Amino acid sequence: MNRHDTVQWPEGLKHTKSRDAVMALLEKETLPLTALSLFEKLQQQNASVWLSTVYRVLDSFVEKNAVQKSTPTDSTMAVYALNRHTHMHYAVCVGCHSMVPIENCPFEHIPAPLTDGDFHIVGHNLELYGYCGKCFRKSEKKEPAPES
Amino acid sequence: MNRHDTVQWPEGLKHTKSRDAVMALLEKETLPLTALSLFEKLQQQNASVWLSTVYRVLDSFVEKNAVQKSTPTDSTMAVYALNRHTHMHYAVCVGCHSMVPIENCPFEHIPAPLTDGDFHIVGHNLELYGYCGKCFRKSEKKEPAPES
DNA sequence: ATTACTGCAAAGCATTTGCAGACTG
DNA sequence: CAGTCTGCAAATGCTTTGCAGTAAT
Repeated sequence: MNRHDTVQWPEGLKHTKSRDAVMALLEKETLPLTALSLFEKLQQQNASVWLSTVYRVLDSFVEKNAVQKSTPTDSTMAVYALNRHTHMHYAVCVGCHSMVPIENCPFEHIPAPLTDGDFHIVGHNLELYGYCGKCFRKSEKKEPAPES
Repeated sequence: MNRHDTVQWPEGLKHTKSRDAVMALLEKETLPLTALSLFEKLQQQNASVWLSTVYRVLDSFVEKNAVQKSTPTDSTMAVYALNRHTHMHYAVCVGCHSMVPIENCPFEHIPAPLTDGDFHIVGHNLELYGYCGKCFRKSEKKEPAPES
């Protein structure tokens, strides 16, 4: 196992400077990142990787199911997170737009069914939304939180 | 209750031609629609509503939690569906991008917890993805489906 | 009458694409 | 060396915004 091998390098993808760098960043992060923030992190470490390349790299990972792409409800920017093959979800604060990892996911121990009717379910994306502690205390004074 | 009242017209929003028309379309549909497709449907029925207005109308509904906005993983276009306050989810086919309502949601009877740590959960967006029957049979011949 | 909403045009911005050169296996 | 990937530039297209006129309460 040479230095390039990661826990689960997507099969069939060549190692390149850009892909290795993006993968390394994703492995370090626990929260989903936008393509832009990945790009900025790369610049900070003086890796010359173009933004369009970041997108292409991420797309290739998504295609291999090594990365999960999702778009928070209140945003127009997609976020990407390493598919850790463990149950892990995030909640988005509708107040300050921060993302918070959810510890006790209510769905944790319920496996998705393999099929539903004629549809073969491969995976799921769950986005929880609500208020982080700070914003909740702020919003209590103005209006009641909407229902689910 | 006059003819304008719908089952749950978002409180505080005025009735207008555009809003009524968009709401009527959303009530008819069981699948989420893009702003563009709503716009096209409006044109077909000779309602002169601008695309930017459709966006504004949808945003106002989302803000009132009358409509749920989400962005399918494999798309860059947001889709909008009436928040029916019943448990209803959709699956996206990664093959042909079609959306299919899921009958037997594994999460159906599990209520989301009200809080998780210091985060106050208000609702959730679940996107299931996989293969519709047609695409599944097609993909079986090429490569094994990726794991969740 | 006052305030909120919409037509319309134009800008904004995340993402994609094309092509020639560079690099990986 | 063949095929894939990336630098770079430019386009694409979804979505937002500004403003003045219009409509709702």
